[in-house]
Amino acid sequence: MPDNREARAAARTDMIMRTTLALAQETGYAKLSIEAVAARAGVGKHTIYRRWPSKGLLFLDSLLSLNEPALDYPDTGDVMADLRRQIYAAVDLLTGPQWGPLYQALVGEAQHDPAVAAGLGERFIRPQTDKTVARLRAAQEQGQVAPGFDLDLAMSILSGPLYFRFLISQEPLTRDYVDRVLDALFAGMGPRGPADAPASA
Amino acid sequence: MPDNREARAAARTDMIMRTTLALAQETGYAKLSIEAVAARAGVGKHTIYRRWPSKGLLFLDSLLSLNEPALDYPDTGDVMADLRRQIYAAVDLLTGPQWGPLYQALVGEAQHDPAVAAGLGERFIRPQTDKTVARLRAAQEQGQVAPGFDLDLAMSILSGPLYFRFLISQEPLTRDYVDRVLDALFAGMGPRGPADAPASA
Amino acid sequence: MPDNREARAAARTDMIMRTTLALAQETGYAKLSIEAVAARAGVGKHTIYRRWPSKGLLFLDSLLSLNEPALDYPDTGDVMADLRRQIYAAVDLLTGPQWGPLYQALVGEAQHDPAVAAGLGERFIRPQTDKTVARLRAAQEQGQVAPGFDLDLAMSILSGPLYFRFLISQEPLTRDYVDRVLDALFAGMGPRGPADAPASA
Amino acid sequence: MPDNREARAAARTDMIMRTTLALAQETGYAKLSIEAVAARAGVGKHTIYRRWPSKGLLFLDSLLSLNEPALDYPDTGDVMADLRRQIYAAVDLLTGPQWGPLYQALVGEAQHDPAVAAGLGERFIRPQTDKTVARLRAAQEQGQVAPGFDLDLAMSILSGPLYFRFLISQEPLTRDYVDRVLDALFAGMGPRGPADAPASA
DNA sequence: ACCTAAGCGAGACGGTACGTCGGGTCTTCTT
DNA sequence: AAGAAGACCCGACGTACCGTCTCGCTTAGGT
Repeated sequence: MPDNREARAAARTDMIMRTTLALAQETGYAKLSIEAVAARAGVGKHTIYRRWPSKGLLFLDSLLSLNEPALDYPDTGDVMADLRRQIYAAVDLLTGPQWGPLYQALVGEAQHDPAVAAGLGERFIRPQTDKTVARLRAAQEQGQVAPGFDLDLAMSILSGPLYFRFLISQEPLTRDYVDRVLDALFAGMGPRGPADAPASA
Repeated sequence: MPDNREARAAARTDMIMRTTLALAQETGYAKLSIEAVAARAGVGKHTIYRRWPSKGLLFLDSLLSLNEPALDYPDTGDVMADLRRQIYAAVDLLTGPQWGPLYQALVGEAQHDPAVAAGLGERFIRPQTDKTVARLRAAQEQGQVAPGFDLDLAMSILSGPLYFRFLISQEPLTRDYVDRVLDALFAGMGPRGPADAPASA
Repeated sequence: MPDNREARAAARTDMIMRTTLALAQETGYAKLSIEAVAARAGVGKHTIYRRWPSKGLLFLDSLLSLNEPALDYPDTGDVMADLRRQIYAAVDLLTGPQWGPLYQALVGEAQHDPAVAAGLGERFIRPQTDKTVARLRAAQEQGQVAPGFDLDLAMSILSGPLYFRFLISQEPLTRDYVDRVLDALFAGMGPRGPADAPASA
Repeated sequence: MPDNREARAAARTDMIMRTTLALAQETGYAKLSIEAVAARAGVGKHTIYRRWPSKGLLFLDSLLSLNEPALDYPDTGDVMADLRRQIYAAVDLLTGPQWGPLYQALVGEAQHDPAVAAGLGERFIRPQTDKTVARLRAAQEQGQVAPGFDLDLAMSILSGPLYFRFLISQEPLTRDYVDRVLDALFAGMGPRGPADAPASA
């Protein structure tokens, strides 16, 4: 069996990532140290450094290795419903005690470390936005979205407020909030907007 | 002169904060150390620890001590114009090489340290949002915003996409982008939106 | 009352010295700090530094301020008896839990700090040796000590072994040991010595 | 070569001890700091703390690593001569500018730190006294020392006065002084002592 | 069936910074 | 005028991790 060795290496890699997550959950990302991961995982420090160049990237990998949600988009024909369902899922994730704080820490680390920012963008943000944009495009082709509307912009307007709550104002992310963002985005804030403009909270 | 002492203390405090910013600009926040600040400022470490409990809060204070922008809202009667002008100013700030990276680091640190998050919220985010909401309220009373529209939500939808670009997608913040967000927010994305919906980039 | 002030100063001085001894007894001389003395005594650090230039000298003063023993020599006509009684007293002192460890620390400090060594010599060691030599001289004049015997040397030979036990070999100081030193000193170790040479322990 | 590592470790240990002695000689033991030793030796502080738990024990090891004297006892058949020769050597050592002050500091430190006291006793004092007692025992068996004379006591009476001069009265240690102590010890101070009692200085 | 090469645990190592302690000096206000 | 209070610069403490580096052990393929 030629890949016996590789299998062991993969098992070790996995063990390290799981330990990283466990420690991050216990003590918080800020106090996480490679030293501690190595000790807890029963692994030499070198073995970690051989795989990851920095704590940030180790953490990125560890967190993404869960690839929890497989936030895949349904296409039922109703954009609003599909988006809502999709964003609900995302919000549930960020709200949960497992992912939430860790993902917040990851985004925080990305602000300090360009490598983390790049990895996060390519491996998590970009795929998500791509999928969303694709779903929007389908909707646009079906006339559910104004023709010519910049879909990247739409994406930003959908995600931005959520991240704003998550990272900046630290208010709780609720499904109700999602609904209101969606409604507002489709209806617009202007005075000529339809009568079903979202009501004040 | 009784406040000779206090004057000296204030001068030292100031010196420390200025040194902090200088070092942060030179080496980046991540590599900033209290040790280095003390050495450069010609000050004992204790003198820093007496004033700030952590590097994060020292940095927060230092950055806010610039109170650079005094991002004050004009009220010319035209909401769109006023908001646009205001957000241009904010974007110029975040885009500039002085504030930009430091503010990014500060927001990053806030993700790791609740104390920084709280300080940042109370002393910077909250005042800004309050002013924006106030301006929106005036507009609403003048009929420029749909009656009953949740203004906090409006605020989120305005700021969110900017922060999303700034922190997450790391794309450049441009005035054009601001225009498009504003337009979209007022017009809505739905198919019944007015003909002047923003065109794709 | 002109010396009201001086009385207060003296009281403060006393308070400081008593606090010094108390702290030294609680934590040991090594961990004693002027900071702690000032705090406990309710006194400014300056007030201590105004009186003593160093921790060692403060401690020296504090310890000698007890001038516990007033180790005064009796003269009953019997040198051996007088010396024995006198040395018993000294041994009791060094053995006691009050003085013993503190005096040991003081002698230790004298090895590091010449000022302490000088003060200790002039104010404690010298007076003691002078008194002992005086008593020996009287004995010599009465024919109880060999004529021409160097009395300073005799003094050294009496004290030396005690200090050796106290400082170097750290064996317990007992009255029995004193007796044996005295006997040996008077009788000599040589083979022509009298039959009552001290027996092995 | 398997002990490459151990050899390097030993070399480092040696380097640290030599640096310690050099610094102690330059600045005195009191001002010696582990920080300075590490810096001068080009070594991390941890590397020192890994080897020694305290400055005192580092210094003890460093000083004993010289094991300068190899104060070995000759046995020419003449006790007095052998002792004299031996003690001369010890006195020369303590008098010398190399060992003298450092050894004094070591004994001083032993008064503050029981661990140093224990180490000093076991590794330096005890071996010396053992050798002296052994030599005295041989003399006693040959009739040069009064039968039954407590040899440990004899040892104390020989060493005590020297240490007394060295540590307490701080008078110079001379060979003449050694001679007088030896004579006195053998002859005794009593009035029946032989005519050759040591004359006053 | 040996042998070489790689991966690994363990952990020593030179560094940097941490947050704390105390030394000795200074200034201000209080008594 | 002396003192309580305590800020201040400084130097050192002992600790924690960093990222690099041997070292000896295991485990396979390759010969």
